Amino acid sequence: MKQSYFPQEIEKKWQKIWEESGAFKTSDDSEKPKYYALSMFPYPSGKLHMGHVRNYTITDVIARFKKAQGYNVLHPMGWDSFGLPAENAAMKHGADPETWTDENIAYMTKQLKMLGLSYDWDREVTTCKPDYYKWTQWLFLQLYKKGLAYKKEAAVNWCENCATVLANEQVIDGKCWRCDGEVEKKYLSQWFLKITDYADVLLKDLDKLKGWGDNVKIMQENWIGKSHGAIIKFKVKEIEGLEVPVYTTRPDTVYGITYLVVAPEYKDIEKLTTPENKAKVEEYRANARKMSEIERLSTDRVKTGVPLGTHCINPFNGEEFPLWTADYALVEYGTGAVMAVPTHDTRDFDFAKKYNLPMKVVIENPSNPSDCKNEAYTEPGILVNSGEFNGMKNDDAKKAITEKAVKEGYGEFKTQYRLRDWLISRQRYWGAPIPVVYCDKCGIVPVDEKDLPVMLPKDVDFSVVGKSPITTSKTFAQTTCPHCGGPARRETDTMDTFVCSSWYYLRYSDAKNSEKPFDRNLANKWLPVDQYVGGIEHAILHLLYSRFFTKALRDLGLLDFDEPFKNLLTQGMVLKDGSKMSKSKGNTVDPDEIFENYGADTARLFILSDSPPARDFDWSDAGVEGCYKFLNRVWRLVASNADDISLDYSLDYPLKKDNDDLVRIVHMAIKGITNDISNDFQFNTVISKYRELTNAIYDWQGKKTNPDNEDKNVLSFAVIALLKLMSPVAVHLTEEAWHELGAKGSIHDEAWLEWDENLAKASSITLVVQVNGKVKDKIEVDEGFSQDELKEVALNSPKIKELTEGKNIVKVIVVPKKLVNIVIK
RNA sequence: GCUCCAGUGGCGGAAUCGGUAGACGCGUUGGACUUAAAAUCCAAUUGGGUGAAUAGCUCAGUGCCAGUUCAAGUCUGGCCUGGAGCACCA
Repeated sequence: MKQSYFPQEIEKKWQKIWEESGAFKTSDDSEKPKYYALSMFPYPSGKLHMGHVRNYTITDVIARFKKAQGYNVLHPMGWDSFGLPAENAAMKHGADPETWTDENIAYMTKQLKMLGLSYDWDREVTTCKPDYYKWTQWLFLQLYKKGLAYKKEAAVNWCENCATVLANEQVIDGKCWRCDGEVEKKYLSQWFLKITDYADVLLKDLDKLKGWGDNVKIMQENWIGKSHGAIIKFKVKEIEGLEVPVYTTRPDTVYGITYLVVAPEYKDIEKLTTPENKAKVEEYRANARKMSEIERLSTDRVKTGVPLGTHCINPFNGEEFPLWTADYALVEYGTGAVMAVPTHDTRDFDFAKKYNLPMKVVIENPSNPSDCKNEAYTEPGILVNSGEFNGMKNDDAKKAITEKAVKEGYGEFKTQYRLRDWLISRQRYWGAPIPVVYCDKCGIVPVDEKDLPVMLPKDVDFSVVGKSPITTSKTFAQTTCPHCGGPARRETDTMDTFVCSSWYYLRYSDAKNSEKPFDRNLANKWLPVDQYVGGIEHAILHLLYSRFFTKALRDLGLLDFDEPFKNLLTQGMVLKDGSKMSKSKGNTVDPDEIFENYGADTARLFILSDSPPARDFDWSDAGVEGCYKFLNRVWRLVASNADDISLDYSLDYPLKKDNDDLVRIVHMAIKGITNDISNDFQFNTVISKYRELTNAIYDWQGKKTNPDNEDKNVLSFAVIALLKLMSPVAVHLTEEAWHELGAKGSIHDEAWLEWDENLAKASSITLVVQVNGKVKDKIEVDEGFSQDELKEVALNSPKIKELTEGKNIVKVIVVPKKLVNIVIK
């Protein structure tokens, strides 16, 4: 065995052998229990970055660990390969997005293989290929038939830079999630998926997801944004038969209404405007339209509005109050109209102050029944100035007042969600075409399933600006109606890429099926994903959409389960010098360089070593160096002792004291490492335990000048255990060493080691003796000592005797096998 | 503003149940080997006090202030700082 470690040589050699022997193929038929380990698949942007390396290494180690524990593991990989960057690259370089994408996939595949990841490449899924997007389209049609996909004219988010619309989830701080460009509102007819039908179950089922972090669940909960309240309808005084309904979560404050606000886009706003106010209202509305999302949504902005001139009547007390329009009312939420109670709502308060609108206190602060001159009182209290409800607690009044409104016919209980339907139309080329046609006679007609896929056209001009390249095709749009056979027009919008990624995890279960998206039995067998690993940035987008898809497909009868991901690990970012690695900051580290200089095993070891997976990881060159040195140290340990190590060692008890100690250290390492992986995948402590074990073997060995047979057996036991424990991480080094020691099969087919509970502890224990809670002495004691014996040992220690001399011993607390605390006065 | 998370040496971090704070590593310092270097190995490394001492002893110490307890990094209450998400959602 070579005395030096040459990772580049070893790694290439084994990658080739594993590939040729099909070492990582997964069989659908196995007696073993299944385990599905999945990383979020990447967008093929060109090259792997360290975030990918971290993500895939984590999942790979999990997959290998579970395989060693006796599971039949599914660990696939694929490409989320539709999307705008390919199209932008095409515009820039004149290449076809497909060519650009294929090249990137080829390069990144090579890199993934260099990392030594245990993927079953036979199940590779690529969303931009017709054999995949055919089924994306098919699934769209199923949703359409069920009424879960529909087209409507709506105010949508438009990114001028990307020349396309965006889903609500893709607008971050009023800007485009991808290009950071400002987002404006446009009125367009677009395709939506009815995710709001599932709002309640998406919220409720978060409780089922015991294996998800609370942070992600809370983010989804907030995004869905369920609230309970009431709809109350107000008659308009000036216009017979016209009502303005409002949604409120504070029906207890209805007696305090002093005005009512509708959004500038409110549907009846023109009817509600008197001729005298028309000019001003028109001007205000035009301004609101022009304003960008960011300006409009800024909470620091002073609220503005104009009166419409008409009035509403409060059905509870007959009071009249004016109608205004103001852009702090949102047309998309609730009814688009708000009842204003300045005394008990901070926004209404600001507005009323500015425009000198009246205020009326209806909830009294029990601890300070002062007025509401300086700020709104929004805490619980007792109703006043509220007719028959005076004296009631406001929480009770919510229900009582709504009940009155229901009984008298001008109100109802209402649950409201913040979640809006998912806008999936994109005015771009590089996506799955939405499979519908428009016929003058028949209207919207879905494409026949037998005619799928609707293929992307090739005759397009990517240099066009301001419209989708797909519209430049001479052949694509023109078609015939599947219904009447007459001339018809194809939909030229493509689907949001998040539609493609909402079901890819199902396709892996049956990646080559050409008859359907997946076989129901195979999907039911492999899913849900046992461990999903990916970035927190998908907490809402991808993870919410995928949950919705799974539930919808379950309701379509395609699946028997309704949550796709049983356990979710959201890994932290990879930082360098305290900030996120990015090209613009120039602090990126190229994985290729690391592979070349240190090998993949070093990269894998290091990326897992310093931080727990969920936390951010700070990349340091010195840290890489340290891991490389450690692997060298392990290699030398094996190489320099190769002659003394035998694969068929046997341990004959009783062992010499120092040998017994080392055997115990190994058992403790097996136990500790197994528990650390099982318990939230704490790989950083796993790796520190590799080092401890290695150090212990070196220490032990340093004392052996003339090893006898027993020593050699113990050494074999320890070194082989170290290799097996390290095999999920240092996949190449351990395999090479394993074979150098004479093994025939792969170390990756070996079963995970078991530990003996009796041996996984030191032969004696150190008793800590405290006086008044402070450590004063440590005494080696026999493990079997009773509590009384421990107490006696502690009290008889010379040090303790000295300290307790002449003092009154109030109490002695004995923690078995650990500690004695003596309380003195 | 609301919601959530996190604060431990020079640094990354460790510490199942409340029970030896600082595992393991990085860095730093000193030493061994070497003509020299690299590599490797050994030792020290929370701060203060006392001390010739790298011996011993001693005090303080896990963001701050209280509390519960024989015992608090860990539990409770209140604050401070940093990060993330949502943000005029009525």
